[in-house]
Amino acid sequence: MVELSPVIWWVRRDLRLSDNPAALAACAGGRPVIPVFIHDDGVARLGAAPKWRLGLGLECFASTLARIGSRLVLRRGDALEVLRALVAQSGAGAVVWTRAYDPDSVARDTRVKTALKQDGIEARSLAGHLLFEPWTVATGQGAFYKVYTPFWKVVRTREVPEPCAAPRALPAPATWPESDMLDSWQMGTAMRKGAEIVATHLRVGEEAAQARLDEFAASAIADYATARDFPACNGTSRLSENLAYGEISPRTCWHAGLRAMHEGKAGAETFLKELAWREFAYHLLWHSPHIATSNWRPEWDAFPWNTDENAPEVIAWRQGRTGMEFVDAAMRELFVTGTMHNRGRMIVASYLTKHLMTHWRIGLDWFADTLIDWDPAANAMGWQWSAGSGPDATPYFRVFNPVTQLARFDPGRRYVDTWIAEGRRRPSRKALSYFEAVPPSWGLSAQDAYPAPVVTAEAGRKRALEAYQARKF
DNA sequence: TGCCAGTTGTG
DNA sequence: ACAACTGGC
Repeated sequence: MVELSPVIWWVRRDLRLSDNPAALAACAGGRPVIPVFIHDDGVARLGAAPKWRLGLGLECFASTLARIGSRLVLRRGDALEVLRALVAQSGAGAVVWTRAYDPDSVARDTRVKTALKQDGIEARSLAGHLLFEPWTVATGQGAFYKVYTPFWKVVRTREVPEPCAAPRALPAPATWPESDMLDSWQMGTAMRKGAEIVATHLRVGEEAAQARLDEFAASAIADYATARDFPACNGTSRLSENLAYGEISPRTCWHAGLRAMHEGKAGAETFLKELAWREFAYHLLWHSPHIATSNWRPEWDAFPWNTDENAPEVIAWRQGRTGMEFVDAAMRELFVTGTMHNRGRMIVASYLTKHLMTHWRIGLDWFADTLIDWDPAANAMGWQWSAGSGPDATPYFRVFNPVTQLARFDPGRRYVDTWIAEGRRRPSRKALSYFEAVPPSWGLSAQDAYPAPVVTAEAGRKRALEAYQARKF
């Protein structure tokens, strides 16, 4: 009997077996499959929270693979070098992976594919991270969409393929290649003390993600359209964490949303619209990769942004000590849980880029360091949307007032009371946990007085609008 | 997925 | 006195 040459499944942000075309392709011919995750520069550059969360996802996915008789091989180094070494060692004839769309990954993957093909190895990338490949959605003129609403109109009626089944088993190779120990990668070191606290808020892995989707589609989705705006309500799906690492596929979420819509659940269409926002973010990132690094509208280069990331008011913003309760509550929620309610994301972004006139890149960097659901496309689009420098962005003069937003979206003050300890007779557990999570070097104590506003709602608005009127474009 | 000041209409 | 509307940022 001839030993079939193995297939390498290069696992990246697709830590799932269900609806994973790359996994299916890997085992389609009945050949042995070697799943490998590579710790390369891209992983090394991840922020503290996403790197730590990725480590937990890998640990979970390795045990999922073990349950079906497979393994997750861990290797460190340049992706191409690692894959070439694995090919030589295992005699593999093919490498498959799920496509990524951020510019760094695209450059790496293109280089890898070209080189492997030159080596005579079959190299295939497959769709799986998105509903539609970004180059398949185009306007009548053949251009890419720069405005969300027409994008949504075209996407809502498109056929999304049904999710594909998980492979029952991945045939194991005769001998397994060596693997690093996950612990040796120290994915959590940058998280320091906050990690234990953040961990209580997570749901890691494919099974947890599916359970979360089922639970959401069974109940909360009905009120999603209104409840999602109130940070004190558990009105959101909280699936971003799982979507970010591919623990669930967007197609699985889409079809759950469609089914809920056909069952007459009112909020289901809004949920589909949010999935389309994720899709739109990737559409923009693919067609204009510079959205992640520089103003999408170059005229904003002339705006007098504060670019000092260590300015006192910027430090106050990061530490949740601006003196604006809604902003501080949201920034503390971020630091303690690794996530932030969407309403909070809009408010803290508006406050940073408008009241504090600080460059959105500083906010983008902090989110990239602290969000466990960090996503290159959503983060870039979200910040440029908030700052007013992006395509289809909110105009710069549209300034959120953090005080009136609080009255409107947290009228019972449950959210701010959950996250702010100072001045409360009986601070909540979560509010106190913030002081345990922050580095001692910040020198914060729950006994401190709540800070006075670094910039008030009125003064910040006035200053931002004056700068906007005086702009040179 | 805004805010605010100014105006108009109602009692 | 105040809701409802409007235009400009």
